[in-house]
Amino acid sequence: MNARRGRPRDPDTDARILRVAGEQLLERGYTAFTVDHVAEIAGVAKTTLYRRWPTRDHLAIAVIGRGQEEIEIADTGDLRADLIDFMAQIAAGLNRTRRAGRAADDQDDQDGQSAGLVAELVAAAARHPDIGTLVRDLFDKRIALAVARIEAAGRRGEVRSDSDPHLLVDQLAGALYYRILITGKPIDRRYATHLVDAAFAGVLPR
Amino acid sequence: MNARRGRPRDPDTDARILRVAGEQLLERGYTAFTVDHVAEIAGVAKTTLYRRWPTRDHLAIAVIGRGQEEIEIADTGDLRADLIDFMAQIAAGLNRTRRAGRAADDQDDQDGQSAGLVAELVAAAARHPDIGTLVRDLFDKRIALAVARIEAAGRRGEVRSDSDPHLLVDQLAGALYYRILITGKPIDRRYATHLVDAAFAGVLPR
Amino acid sequence: MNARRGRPRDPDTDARILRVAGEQLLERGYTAFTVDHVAEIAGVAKTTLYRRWPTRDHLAIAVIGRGQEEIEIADTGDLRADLIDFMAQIAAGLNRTRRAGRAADDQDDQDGQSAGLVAELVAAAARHPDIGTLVRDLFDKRIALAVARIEAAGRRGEVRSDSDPHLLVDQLAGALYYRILITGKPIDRRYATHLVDAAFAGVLPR
Amino acid sequence: MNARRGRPRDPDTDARILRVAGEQLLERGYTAFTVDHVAEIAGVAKTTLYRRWPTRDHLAIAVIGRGQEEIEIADTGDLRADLIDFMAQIAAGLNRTRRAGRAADDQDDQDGQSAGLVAELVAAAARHPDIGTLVRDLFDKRIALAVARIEAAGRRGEVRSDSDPHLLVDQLAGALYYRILITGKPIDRRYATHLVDAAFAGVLPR
DNA sequence: CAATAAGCGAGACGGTACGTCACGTCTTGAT
DNA sequence: ATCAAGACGTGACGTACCGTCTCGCTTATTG
Repeated sequence: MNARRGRPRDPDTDARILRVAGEQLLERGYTAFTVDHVAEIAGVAKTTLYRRWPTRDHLAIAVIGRGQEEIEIADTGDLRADLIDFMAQIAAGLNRTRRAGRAADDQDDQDGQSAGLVAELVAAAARHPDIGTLVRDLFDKRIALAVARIEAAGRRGEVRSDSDPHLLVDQLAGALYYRILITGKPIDRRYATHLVDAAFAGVLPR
Repeated sequence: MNARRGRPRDPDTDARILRVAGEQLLERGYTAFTVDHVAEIAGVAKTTLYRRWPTRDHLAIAVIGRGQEEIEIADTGDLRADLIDFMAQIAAGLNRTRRAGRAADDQDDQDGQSAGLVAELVAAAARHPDIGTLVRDLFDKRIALAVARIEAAGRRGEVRSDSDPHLLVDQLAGALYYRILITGKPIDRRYATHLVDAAFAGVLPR
Repeated sequence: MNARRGRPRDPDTDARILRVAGEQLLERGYTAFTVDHVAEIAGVAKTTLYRRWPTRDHLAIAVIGRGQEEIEIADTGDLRADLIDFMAQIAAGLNRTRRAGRAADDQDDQDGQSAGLVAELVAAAARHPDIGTLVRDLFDKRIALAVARIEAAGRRGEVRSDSDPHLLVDQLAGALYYRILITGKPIDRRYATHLVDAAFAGVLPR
Repeated sequence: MNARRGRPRDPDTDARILRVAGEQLLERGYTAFTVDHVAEIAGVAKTTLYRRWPTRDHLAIAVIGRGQEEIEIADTGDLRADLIDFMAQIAAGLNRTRRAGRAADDQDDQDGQSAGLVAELVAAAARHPDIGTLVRDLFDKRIALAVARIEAAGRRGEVRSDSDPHLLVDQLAGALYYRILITGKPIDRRYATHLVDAAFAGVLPR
């Protein structure tokens, strides 16, 4: 009696929608990212789309969520290097969204441009409680990874025992988001390095 | 020759609109923040409003921009204390917007809620280049304040000479914004204190 | 293959909109004839309305066009009588619109009042080429009717063979429109009779 | 005590406004004929304009009224010729307005184009009672001219004694207005000639 | 000659409607 | 039950033009 009845969903459809949505989102930005438009390009009815995601925001999050899961943190034994690498990965992800919705000409000049797409997604998270939880879970996982790595280093005596790993992550990741969202300053591996070094001065054992 | 010509703008009108807009923005949130509605409550024609701010986004930014200018940083000679105070001020401002558009019941439960309003404003800044510049200028000023304070402390030997004040501010302010925008964790004076202390471990002279 | 797809338009909706629009047009006149208002009274979204008629003008024309199609010309064998009847029908239609948008008090005093509604519709036709063609087609059909009737009479020897039916219609219908649009003088069956008789007789002494 | 006080109106201003208004009206048509626009081009404040004409419609009528007064009817002893000339004058005036607001390309193809400007003015007359009277007076004068000419001819036995001069004018002028307003067919001297001849002859077999 | 009154340019203002856009829901027929 | 197509309700957006108003300044007439 638990058998699925009726026509089954086309498994390709999900993928096609997500692909098109991703393109639109990154190429045109959030404002031009329209349900009607996505549906049309994907060759899909709006109903089909809404059957899967209850809201434009949900679709957008689904798209972005996909591309963000693959971040990892290594344990090479060198915490500093591993953190820099971690930061660089995040920065790369953010920089990818930075281009969203901007004409090809502006692309080079990243300075002084905040990443609207990230902000829109955060706003979306605030609009829908379920998206909020979802996004936060995603970030919690990512943070937990880094925290675990730092704690491991702590046990090995690489960092001071009284330092708070969570605080450290806030400082590091925070600086990246602050730059990309608020000040619009560029973030790259060089910046990540400076950042980690500066923070390390505080966490290294004396 | 520089004579003002034509009927001057009613200065009350500006104030009234901004006041009403501010109320709406904080009480109802960004989605319910409607130009028509603001105009009606303010007893003003929509055109009058659009004559001053070309867009809903512009108006919103103008409203928020006003309330953010008054942040200052003292120089009591105790950099740590001054920075904590500075951070606490920013946190207070952010917390105020955190409540925006939420029912009275939810107000207590701040944990796990990102500040949608801030995100919307950042998004707005990204949508309109002119707003972007405006907002960034505002933040540059604020950052310059803190940086100047830190540099002064540096000249007095309070902090290590090789530390980068900008980086420090990124770390501190970044953490606040990261929490309020991304992780939704609470920010208060206690957190600000921890933050400054943790960062200080890195900047204090050995 | 020629299958109708998508949700079909609600046929009631068209009718309801046209009915309401007609009422508004005749009761309030063209200036007070508002798309928003019509939509509201008809219990229909403005978009629904604009999906059918791209413009207020188009809607107005559609309304009026409807009520004008039913004019006919009989062939009783008596051309004079048939033409008078035809003219009277047109006059009646015009007189109906003459009342449009006027307070109940003024209704009696038709003398010295031109029919603003007709003028507005003609103006609308001039504003939009497509409406122009539409209206002209409508009139061409009506004129063709009368011309055919006259030609039939000509073949029977009722009228001179060298007379131009089109010219005759211009003279007859023209006089009606001239009165209602320009001079504001009343038009009724009596006037129609005089008109036809005068046209029939000519002015030259025999 | 009846002396005018205060600064006298600049007599040039009236002329300049009317000139500019005329240009706009004929070149751009009624829709593009905007008070703000006229004022700006004429280098005049809107108040100055509204001090002279209470309404856009009034200004438009003032402009057109000017160019229409000069029509006359001669008495060469040949009624037919005089009437044709009269009609041709009216037709010329109407044809001038026909071009109003149309791109240069369309100008040649007059067939199938109704004169929106005339319709707009008639509509304006219907909107404002005072304009209505004004316009009707203007037309009454013109009609009286023709009627008087016809009656003179009647006294000389040129036309039948039982013919109604007013009816004749309705027929003649009416046909012109009918063509230009409703059917959009061209009107020229040739048509005027046919018209007069037909009206003279009547349609009945002799 | 000063007071008074009106003209004038500039532009703010209230008002009202316009036409557009996107969202998310619903209805139909076909698969 | 899914899907494509597309109508529909809703609600806000930003724009346009109207006619009125309020400034500060200029130009006449009058006491």
